[in-house]
Amino acid sequence: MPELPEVETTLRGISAHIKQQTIAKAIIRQYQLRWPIPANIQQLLANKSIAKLERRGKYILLRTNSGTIIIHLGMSGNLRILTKPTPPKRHEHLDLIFHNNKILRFTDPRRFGAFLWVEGDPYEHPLLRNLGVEPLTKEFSGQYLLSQAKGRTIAIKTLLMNNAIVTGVGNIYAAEALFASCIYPAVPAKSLSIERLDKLVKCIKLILRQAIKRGGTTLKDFVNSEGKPGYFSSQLKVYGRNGSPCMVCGKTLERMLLGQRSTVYCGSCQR
DNA sequence: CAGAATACCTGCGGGC
DNA sequence: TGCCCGCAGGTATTCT
Repeated sequence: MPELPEVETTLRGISAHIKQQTIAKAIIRQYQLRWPIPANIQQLLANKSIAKLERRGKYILLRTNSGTIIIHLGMSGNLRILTKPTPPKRHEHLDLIFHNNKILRFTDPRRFGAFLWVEGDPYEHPLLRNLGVEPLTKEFSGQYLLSQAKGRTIAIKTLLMNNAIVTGVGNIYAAEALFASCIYPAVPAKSLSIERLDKLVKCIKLILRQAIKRGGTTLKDFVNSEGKPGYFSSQLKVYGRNGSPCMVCGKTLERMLLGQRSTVYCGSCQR
């Protein structure tokens, strides 16, 4: 999916168009996403005003004064702003039409995404309650990772992709950060020293920030709020490059499966 | 409890 | 051209 940089790009893109704006109408063409969109969502959302937009991990929160829309882009989702009515194409499941005539359109071919409504504190929602730290905060440190890795034999890459530990790091950025920090992706989490975890954390933060700067990574589906792709793809050093030469040492990059996820790495640079 | 496997859904590229 | 297989940015749920 959209990982953290793509979600952040989306949030920044839609924010100016719908902040403080009031929903005139919600049109739902497909209710069956990861979880069903609430059947009465039209009534729930009519005349609600978006007070604040937030990101938590890979979730986007649209806060109104009486409840919050929780959006997840799943594996293939995107949110775009349309400035005039446009006939929906296949997989364009939902429109929020605002009084300023802007339209927020949710598209998601694989339907792994979510569009939910919650009253009360959204951070207490079951999907958000147990999320780990935000990777771009100082809470996310080598020391923190060390404490989470203690006693765990799980591969470091799988640990990084566990959203209960740190949110927003998915398959692309986990692979890239492990390459940048010269860590073998399958190494048991508990075996890494604080020095190596410090390095890993620095690399994760750097890569996520660079990816946000470039508007995220587009492999296939991801487009920003204007329908344009992200430009971080050209910076990828291992993801999707199995069989190609390592950009550092020239050795052929290899692939393995970790937690059922494809993982590309350099057997020479990453130990 | 940790860790592994499974499930959800559609689309695409490769092999035959 | 068409069918079948494997694979794809996520993650909750079920199993061992």
